[in-house]
Amino acid sequence: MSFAVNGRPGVGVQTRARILDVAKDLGWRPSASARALTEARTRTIGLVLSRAHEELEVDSFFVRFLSGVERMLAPAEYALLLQLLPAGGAANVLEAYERLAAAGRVDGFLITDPELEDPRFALLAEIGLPVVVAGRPGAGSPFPWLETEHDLGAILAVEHLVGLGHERIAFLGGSPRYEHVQRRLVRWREALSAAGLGGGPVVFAEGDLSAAVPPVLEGRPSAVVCTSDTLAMALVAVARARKIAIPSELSITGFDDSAMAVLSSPALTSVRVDYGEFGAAATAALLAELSGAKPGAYKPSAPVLEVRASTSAAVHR
Amino acid sequence: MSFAVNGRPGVGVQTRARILDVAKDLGWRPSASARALTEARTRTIGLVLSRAHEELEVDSFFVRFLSGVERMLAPAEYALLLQLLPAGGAANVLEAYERLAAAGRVDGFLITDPELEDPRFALLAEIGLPVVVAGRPGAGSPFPWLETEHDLGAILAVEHLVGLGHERIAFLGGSPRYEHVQRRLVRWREALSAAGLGGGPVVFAEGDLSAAVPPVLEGRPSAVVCTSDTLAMALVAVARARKIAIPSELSITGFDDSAMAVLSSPALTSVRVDYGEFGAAATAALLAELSGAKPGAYKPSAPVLEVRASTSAAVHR
DNA sequence: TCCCTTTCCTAAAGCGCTTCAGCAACCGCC
DNA sequence: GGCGGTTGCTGAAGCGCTTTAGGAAAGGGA
Repeated sequence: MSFAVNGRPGVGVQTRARILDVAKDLGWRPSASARALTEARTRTIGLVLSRAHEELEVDSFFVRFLSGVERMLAPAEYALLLQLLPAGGAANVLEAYERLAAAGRVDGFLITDPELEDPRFALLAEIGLPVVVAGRPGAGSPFPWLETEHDLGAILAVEHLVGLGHERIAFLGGSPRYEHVQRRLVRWREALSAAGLGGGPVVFAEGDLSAAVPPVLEGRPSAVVCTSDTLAMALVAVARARKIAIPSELSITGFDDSAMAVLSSPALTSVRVDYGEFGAAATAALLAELSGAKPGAYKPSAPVLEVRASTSAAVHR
Repeated sequence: MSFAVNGRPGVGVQTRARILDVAKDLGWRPSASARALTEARTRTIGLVLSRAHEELEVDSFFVRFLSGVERMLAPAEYALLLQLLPAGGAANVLEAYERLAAAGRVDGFLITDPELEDPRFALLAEIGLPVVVAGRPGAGSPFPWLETEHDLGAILAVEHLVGLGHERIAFLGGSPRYEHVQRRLVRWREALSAAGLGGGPVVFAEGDLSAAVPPVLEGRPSAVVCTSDTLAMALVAVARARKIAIPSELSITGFDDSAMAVLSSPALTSVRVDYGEFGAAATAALLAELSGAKPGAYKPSAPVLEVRASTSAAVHR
């Protein structure tokens, strides 16, 4: 019977058809629980997210990545077990992975936001379930990983600004602990050198943005590359308070091209990265891992700079 | 054995202790699959969301609700099966519920965004799994439901504006198909009457906001109550393009107090509704349903108006 | 002392599926 | 026609738990 349903060989063609017919007539559907028990796999993957909810809320990455994950999961008849945890509780996070794995609720994990010295790696290595890391893990990760080319977006932003005649281009990043912030910084620097420009002011802002953002204006840049739309909006607010006109006196680029970028006034020039595709690719890699197949290569599509009203030609003073 | 683990009577106190000890020593953890099979329940609840991802992205409801759900689920040892579907495919949505239920992957569903004439109700009633509706369902829902008092937020907004001396207060709502938009409209009207004011212009904006929002300015209101921060920001952009100063010439209130509200410049006065609490309550109700217990009453906390820079005293001309 | 009750624990069945062993039927070969 | 080899199907075991039935031990009353 299960041979017929699962399309295995050794069953006559018409016998199979007959069985499937009867099954359909009876409205029979295999029980996921029973299958999980015998097959020793649940067709479920786990995603444990531990971020402050305010952060998730403004983060276009989260929803877009998730939607990519789901897009990939659905046709494979896999389901997603999502666990959302308050930020900061590293112990809770580890326990969450541990519990899901010990109870055999998931077949594998998708990991996002890898950190340097991430304690999850050791735990998950011990657990032994397949894992795919979405993002570039620090040393000591035994798991396959993939990453977008988001950092190239920083180059796009700089080139765009250079093309507009800007010469003092600052960098406003989120927490320097984030690997992606560091990478964008590197690219920003590269692009400036390539244009024959020296590096402008570099500022990292976290926590209370109204206090952390203003320093970036110290060096009197004519343009600022921000690593998120959130930062860009905070900078717009600061500039406005100081009667600095945007974009005529100060050009600003955001990052992620979140919904806010369009809504903001002026609308933000921002880097769009296809995180949906990223989520789908990470999921595909995990599914491949689970089925023992070779994962197809992930060829991230290039980031795109959406040019809007927050950038314009530099006014040389 | 399972008697000991599940704390049932008929087991000696020390026998139980011994068993639990040994279990711990062996690192034994019950298999969720096996339990699911015998207990005929998975300790998993399903949440199927079908919204455009751009919409989810700006929607603070989504993440906050979800975090409330998780907060409730974790201590109960329940897990969340999340299915995110592209908007519009009503058939896909129904199929998703059907599949999760038929495979017995979930014990019950949480429904959000109920619509009038929602086809999910008929399907889920037939399926027979416990369901709790988060939001006020149209007629024909046989399921328990709960709702926040978000609509009182519209009253807060109007009262705030009236207190500032505004007399021509417009209403800018999202799609009129949304029940919550309609309710806020009713409250807006109530509050205006209570203040002895006639209703100002009412405009619903969906789709391309840059085209749909401007009409609200036709009636030359001195203040506009918006049903989302997204709309409020779109209105800010429109006003700015027309050189209408905010808040001196036009006061604007948002709704949801999303992360954008603070980031926007000017920062938006906005209604904060505790959607986390809402998600937790809905989940508690579903868990109660699942365990056959009486659900505790949900006493929604009152919405709060966060007053920021987008509203100020009316200038009478 | 014996029997009956209560208390505790052990053994076995069964949840709904997958899988493996085994058997019947059939083919073509010498 | 008899034989190994193949193909197609059936039956039973077992996944790891829960639950029920039933048995052993201990306690209490006559």
